[in-house]
Amino acid sequence: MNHKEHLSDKIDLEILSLMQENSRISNADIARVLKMAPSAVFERVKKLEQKKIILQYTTRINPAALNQNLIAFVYIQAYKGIGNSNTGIELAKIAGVQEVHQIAGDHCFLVKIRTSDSASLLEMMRNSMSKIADITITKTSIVLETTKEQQQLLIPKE
Amino acid sequence: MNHKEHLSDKIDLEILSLMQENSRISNADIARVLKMAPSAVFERVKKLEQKKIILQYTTRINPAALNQNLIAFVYIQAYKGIGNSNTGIELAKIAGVQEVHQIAGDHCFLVKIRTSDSASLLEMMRNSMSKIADITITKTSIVLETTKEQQQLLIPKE
DNA sequence: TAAAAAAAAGAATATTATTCTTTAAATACA
DNA sequence: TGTATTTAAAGAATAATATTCTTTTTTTTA
Repeated sequence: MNHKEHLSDKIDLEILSLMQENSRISNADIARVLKMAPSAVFERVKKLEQKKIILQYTTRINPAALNQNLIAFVYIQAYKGIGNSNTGIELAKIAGVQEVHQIAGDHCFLVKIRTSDSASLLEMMRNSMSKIADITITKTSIVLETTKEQQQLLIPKE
Repeated sequence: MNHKEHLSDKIDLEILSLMQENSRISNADIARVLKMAPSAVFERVKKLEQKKIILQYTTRINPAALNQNLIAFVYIQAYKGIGNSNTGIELAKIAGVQEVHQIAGDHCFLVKIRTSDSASLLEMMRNSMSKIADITITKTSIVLETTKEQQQLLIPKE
């Protein structure tokens, strides 16, 4: 039997929903919303952590405050076999690379990069990415404006 | 003078770094790491919130636990003028759309979608996206494997 | 250099987290 | 169907933290 990720019940989903919106909400406040004892909430949260349903509590920081206003998406073609996950791992190591996805179809990775400006992007492509063997950058899309950017999941009502 | 986003000093950066890794860290623990009083940490955190440098405290949830294993990137061409931001706003409203970026070059949006499976993706494209006037889906990339996916920013040491 | 402002420290209290014990509910199963 | 077993919740007690306020120190500025 799988001890890891069990489908959560309604109360767990409500807890996840509250915590996804505000991870610093107190157990006491969750308990008030759900009308149960704080100790019960505490135990459920611990279990969600143990089961790796909760992966991390994190803080969203304004990128402008840290001078990281440029987003780019880069398509990268890899000439190694499909089974080879090493290219993705190497790409993931590069500072500023936020996402690395292997894409269906054309042996491609899609990489999301966040950095300060186009000069810095160019430097990353020249210094870090070009060091990885057997890849070619096939297309680079620079973001002009971001309308929405979130990782939050849709949590079903029950 | 800009009251909103001031470049943070070294202590603020350390606080941001700790909180980005774990937003539930206590002020007391931050204070211990930085060797200062908890009340001072408390005040700095409040200021970072007020200045909108801290945008949100959130919880990363395992997508598998909520049956949301499929990621897709969709390129969408918009036939309206560049000044028109409405298309992006409409795309952002769709449930499951996590990111909407306007891309330099070809009047395009790049949209990141997270959903349960390809059937659900198809349904989104048919039911929600096709309702938006003046757009064409030019390319859809389905993700086979994600090596890295994070929004965390690189925080400079000082 | 003195005055003013900002940041930190320290102390006191309100609120929470956390642990442990008891009770209730759900489940298994003979 | 009833009983044993497990699981979840409640309740109570204490340890730890958040939060406020006052005082002190540091920094800024004029």
